[in-house]
Amino acid sequence: MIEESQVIKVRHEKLQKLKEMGLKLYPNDFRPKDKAKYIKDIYKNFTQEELEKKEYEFSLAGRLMAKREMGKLIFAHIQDETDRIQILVAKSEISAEDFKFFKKFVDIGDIIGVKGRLIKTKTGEITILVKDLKLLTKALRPLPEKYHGLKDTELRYRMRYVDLIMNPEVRELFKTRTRIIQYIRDYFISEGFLEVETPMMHPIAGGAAARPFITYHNALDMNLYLRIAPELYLKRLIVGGFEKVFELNRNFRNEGVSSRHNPEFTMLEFYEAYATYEDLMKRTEELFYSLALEIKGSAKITYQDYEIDFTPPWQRVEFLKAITELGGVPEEVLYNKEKLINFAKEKGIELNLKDPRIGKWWTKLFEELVEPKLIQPTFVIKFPIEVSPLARRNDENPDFADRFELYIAGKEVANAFSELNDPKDQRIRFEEQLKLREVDEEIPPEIDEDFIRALEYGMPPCAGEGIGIDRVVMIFTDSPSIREVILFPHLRRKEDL
RNA sequence: GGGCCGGUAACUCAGUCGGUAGAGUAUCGGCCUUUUAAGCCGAGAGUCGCAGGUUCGAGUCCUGCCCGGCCCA
Repeated sequence: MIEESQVIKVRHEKLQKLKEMGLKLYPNDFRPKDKAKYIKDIYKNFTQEELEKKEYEFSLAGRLMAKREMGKLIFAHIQDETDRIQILVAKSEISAEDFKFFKKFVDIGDIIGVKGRLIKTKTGEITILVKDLKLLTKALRPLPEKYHGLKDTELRYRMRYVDLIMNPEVRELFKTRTRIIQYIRDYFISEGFLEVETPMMHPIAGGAAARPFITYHNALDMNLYLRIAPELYLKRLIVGGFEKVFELNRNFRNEGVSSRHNPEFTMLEFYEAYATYEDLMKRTEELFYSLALEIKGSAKITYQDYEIDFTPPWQRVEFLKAITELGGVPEEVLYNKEKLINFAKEKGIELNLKDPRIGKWWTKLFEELVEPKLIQPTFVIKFPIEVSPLARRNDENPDFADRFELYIAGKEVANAFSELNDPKDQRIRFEEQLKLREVDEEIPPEIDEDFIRALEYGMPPCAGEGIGIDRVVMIFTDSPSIREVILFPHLRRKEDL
């Protein structure tokens, strides 16, 4: 559909005119040899005289971002992946036809290729003096305003391509995201972990407490669930004899969207045989510390209003102590259900009273009262066993799990535990859980019998951890919202954009 | 789910007490050989998120809905 907008109509008319003139409209035979950033880096200190001696013909392709006509001179800026560089189209330097073509038919937003030598302008800007130019792709829609760019958050997310064209800091952020992910991947590979891919579609959505997305497989005539966690498959691999594995990919949870949640998010899970959650704390400290040095050049980074220091060792606090000492919940309240209910009510915290697990109530209080206070990297340890169905019991106190969660800047970033490898205990835990399905719809509706069978073949003692990659990227790019670190965050559909 | 804020030209935004819908950018025509948010002269461009209501008259007031943002749960 051709849009009503006058500006867009003009572009379509130009394209039609070019077609009638016999121009090949979308050529793909221009091979740029140079990049804007490298040209500027290398030649910025050259004088005009030095540049004149250089006979090399530069060639560069990119998007026209600005155009300033000055009679027989037209200054413009081209943006490629690396940077923007000024070009000068001068009537004295190219054919009259090409000059007129550039003036009349090449618009801001078009992709062009140029060839020419370098000059330095009066103001000292490195500039390509164009000898040869070619329209590579005509843009049929105008770019946003050149000074303010694209600011509307909704439009930025819905049309990320325009956001990326207009806002270099957004391009930089997503490059940083990729560097973070590559660094983490390299770290695990160099530590001897095997990167694996396990199913995204599960017959039973297990490994976490969350509502899954449901999909349907026609040929098998069965429902499948988009995975909420790869955990149970990765442990099968530990059973199978791989001793160090990791998977770095998407999970899907059917929950609302917010500045902290996107229904699909990137998760790292890794499992290590013959290791404990204590070992994983050390590994996590090492990973984040070196990541901070790699990405930010310092162990200390700024996130919003906080300075966060990744220098190990990090503080450790027991789950219940955190609730009493940091959350301000009196100890006598903690173990008395009636007092607990009243306390929560006073604080305006809603407990699921149908759920008999006091550990669930504690978790709620923890989320409300403690989480926001955990700014510096903090390991919360000793979680109640009833909210840790896949974790190993502590040898001294079997009501608690050998588990930690990592909090940074008030956000849960990682969750790890020594893995439960006793198949009988695992079955009991699943069965206990299943009884509570009526009061907690996030509990998987079915026991994963194949997983238990796998454990019955014997899983070596091991520990595993999940790290929320989007949250890590938020922290390292100082982003207040998860949508800023996801290229195409989910929004409600809108037809009339 | 609740509260607050926003949605006006392709983009960024004004729009007073309810009285003919504005600016800059972009576009179109013209001038200009060192501009860089270029400048100057001129022109065109609107489902004021959607649907109702109040009113002689609604971008503006009221109600409902849609989309987004922030905060809370």
